[in-house]
Amino acid sequence: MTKNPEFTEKLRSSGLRPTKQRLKICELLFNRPDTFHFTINNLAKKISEDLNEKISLATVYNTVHAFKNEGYLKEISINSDQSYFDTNTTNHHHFFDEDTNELIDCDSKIIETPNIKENITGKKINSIEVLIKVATDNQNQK
Amino acid sequence: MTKNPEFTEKLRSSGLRPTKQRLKICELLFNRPDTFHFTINNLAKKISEDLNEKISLATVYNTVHAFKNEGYLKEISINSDQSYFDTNTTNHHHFFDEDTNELIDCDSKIIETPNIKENITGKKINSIEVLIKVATDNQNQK
DNA sequence: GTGTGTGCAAAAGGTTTGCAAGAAA
DNA sequence: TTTCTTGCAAACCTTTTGCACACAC
Repeated sequence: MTKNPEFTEKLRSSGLRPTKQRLKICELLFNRPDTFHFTINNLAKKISEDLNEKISLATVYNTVHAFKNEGYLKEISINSDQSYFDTNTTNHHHFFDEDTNELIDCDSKIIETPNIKENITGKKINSIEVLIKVATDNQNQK
Repeated sequence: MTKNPEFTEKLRSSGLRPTKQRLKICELLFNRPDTFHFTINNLAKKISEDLNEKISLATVYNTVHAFKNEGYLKEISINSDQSYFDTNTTNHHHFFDEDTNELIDCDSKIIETPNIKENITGKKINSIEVLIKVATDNQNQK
């Protein structure tokens, strides 16, 4: 594993100490060309597989939430038992494959963020998310 | 509480025995002019408050899931620890008030279901949901 | 009577917390 | 040495399950 000084800086600038565990999680999450969608369990598994090493679940939760609070990760609303996170923090939408429980980024060419013609009085819009649930096309799908 | 024969029929036609508990939950959920949004806990609380009576949590879960499977309720995707249900089963979208954890129906005049220009190959779209998260307008909201 | 539904308590799964030991500053 | 972080286990909360008893038919 390459020691990436960029991540040390990134953490430091957020007031987070660049610990071994956080740096490893950074490598896994951000040192990749593509977007990464994951649940905490996915990530924990990936840590032990790819890194052949174990980081305590509590630390993984800690780190993911810290990253989310810093805006490095986006949490995705899925009707499920688990939280999903996305390394793509730009404004975009998702497909959710109900067969595989997989999240798939939706290109902005495929769907435009809908226009909200009227908001609730006194409130500010924090996010607009579109979730398209898909499944195999067997006639009797829910 | 009025004994509503409509609900007896509704249950029977779905192959569900019209038990006392199911009828009471029907009254609470469907015997009202407006849409009702709730979590299982909301509902359980409402049962003990409004009906001054207790239905076992397991039965509430059972019944709500049975109603959902019959298409009498819609489950809403919110990034949260709890499942939300909606007695409005038509195609519509929601505001979610992050201050109060409250779901609010979104009139179709306010937002149109976005157009999906391209779907995932081999998959069928089961639902398209737009969720607008709002909160009090204090500058530093998340 | 037969089969389904209910209620309780226990179990399960994801997430959070408390605290002692360890690492960073 | 002071403060933050980690790791473990226990706690927590929502949801599910197993099973005996009760109810609908």
